[in-house]
Amino acid sequence: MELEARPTKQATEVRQAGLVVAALELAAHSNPNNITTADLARAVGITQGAVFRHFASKESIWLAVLDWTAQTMLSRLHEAAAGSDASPRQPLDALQAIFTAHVEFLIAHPGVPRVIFQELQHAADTPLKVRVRDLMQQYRMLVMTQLQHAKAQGLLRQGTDLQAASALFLGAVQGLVMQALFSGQIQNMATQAPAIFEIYLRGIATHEALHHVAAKAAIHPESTP
Amino acid sequence: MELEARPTKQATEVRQAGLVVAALELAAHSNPNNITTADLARAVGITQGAVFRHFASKESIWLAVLDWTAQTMLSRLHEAAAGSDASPRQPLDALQAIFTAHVEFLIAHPGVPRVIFQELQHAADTPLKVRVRDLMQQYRMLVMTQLQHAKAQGLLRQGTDLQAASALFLGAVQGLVMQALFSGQIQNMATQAPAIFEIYLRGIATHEALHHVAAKAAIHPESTP
DNA sequence: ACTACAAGTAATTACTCAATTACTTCAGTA
DNA sequence: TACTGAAGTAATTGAGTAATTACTTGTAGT
Repeated sequence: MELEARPTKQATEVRQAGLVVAALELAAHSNPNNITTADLARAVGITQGAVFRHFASKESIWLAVLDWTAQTMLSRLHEAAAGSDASPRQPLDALQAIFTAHVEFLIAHPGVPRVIFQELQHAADTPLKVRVRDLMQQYRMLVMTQLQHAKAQGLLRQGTDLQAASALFLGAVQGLVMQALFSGQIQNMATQAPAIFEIYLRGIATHEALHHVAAKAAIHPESTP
Repeated sequence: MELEARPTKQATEVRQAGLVVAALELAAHSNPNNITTADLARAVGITQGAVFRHFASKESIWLAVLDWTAQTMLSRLHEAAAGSDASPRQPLDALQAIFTAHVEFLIAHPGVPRVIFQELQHAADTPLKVRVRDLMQQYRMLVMTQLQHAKAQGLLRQGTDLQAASALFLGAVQGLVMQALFSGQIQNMATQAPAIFEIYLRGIATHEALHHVAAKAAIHPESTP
């Protein structure tokens, strides 16, 4: 009869996962650069030295965080882009779904942009920065694919620069994140997102295509269990 | 006949200015967080301890950097928005001029976005973060003013959300900066900027107004003396 | 030329933090 | 039940770094 009084010892896999979660949670309300191994240890209930039973170095913890982020975020965005099997999305709707899913993900995991900004700061190609670049590269490709489909279907204005369009898509999210970082109110992103995406869409779509976009980009926050 | 063999001693004002410049230059190709007082000292040719003859603390150096940035950047953007006395700019042209001037400023001072990102990371309202927020607030107001003029003159589509429009304006620049941080090629911003601004403009302006926008947003890098 | 003082130096202080070490404890298995 | 190895602890190490101190040097002004 072991009434769950948080067992003192845990398997490495469990601790690794716990430390990754702790890192993201701490990053949600403090500068990732200032998060120490002692902070992480305290968050999961072990001593500082014990952290190194589960990760070879502090850097490898952040690598694990970025791997988790890339995997989780990209899979959600791909899902969003695809829609259901019954009703696959048209390209412009897919872009809207990606945008919405991205914002929802960031609201659910506010530490993510901080960690990513942190790594982008480095000039040298650290392993961490390489991961971030890979993540962004895949994100860009996802957006670019939808833009190409949209172009092929004549949904975009003649002469729309797809490179610029994908850069501005990313910038639209960035603009929201910046606002959130100022105000400290991450939820604000949800209310502003639809209007921003609407302007973006008007910037690339034909007059015609705009009428066929299914819905406004409403944000539905994930229920946090 | 003192052939200018860099004098050993300098007035505080000179050293302060030198340290500010050095900080921005070092920030251009390394994480501001990792810049030490010893680095700054070496850059201006004094010892680490001497730095504290001119600044009370390390933080006050970054405060001076942000003050310089706010002053320099905002004055250039206001100039850009106003145009010449002979030919004051129409609102949409002013927005384009602000956008272009901003990109040119960032190309000339690549350390600036790194420093700003650094401060935004902090959750607490440090004096440094307050400065950054003030800077962004003034920037936003400048853009918002132009948007309001544009709206008053009927240059914007009915129902355009001005809050969203200013957020996306900022995001458009952010998108460019992000790209630059990945690639390490700051100059790339110059080539991509016009296409991105064009999409933005299509997103907010009436069909009519688009025809009257004076010119494409070409970037002219400052000559570095 | 003398002096006062601002600017500079070299060394030290006080502190933080990642990583290591030597030792201990617990859980599963034979 | 004894054994083994993984997980945990507490203390220590060593590197890094902002700030201070005691002392020296250059320069502007009488």
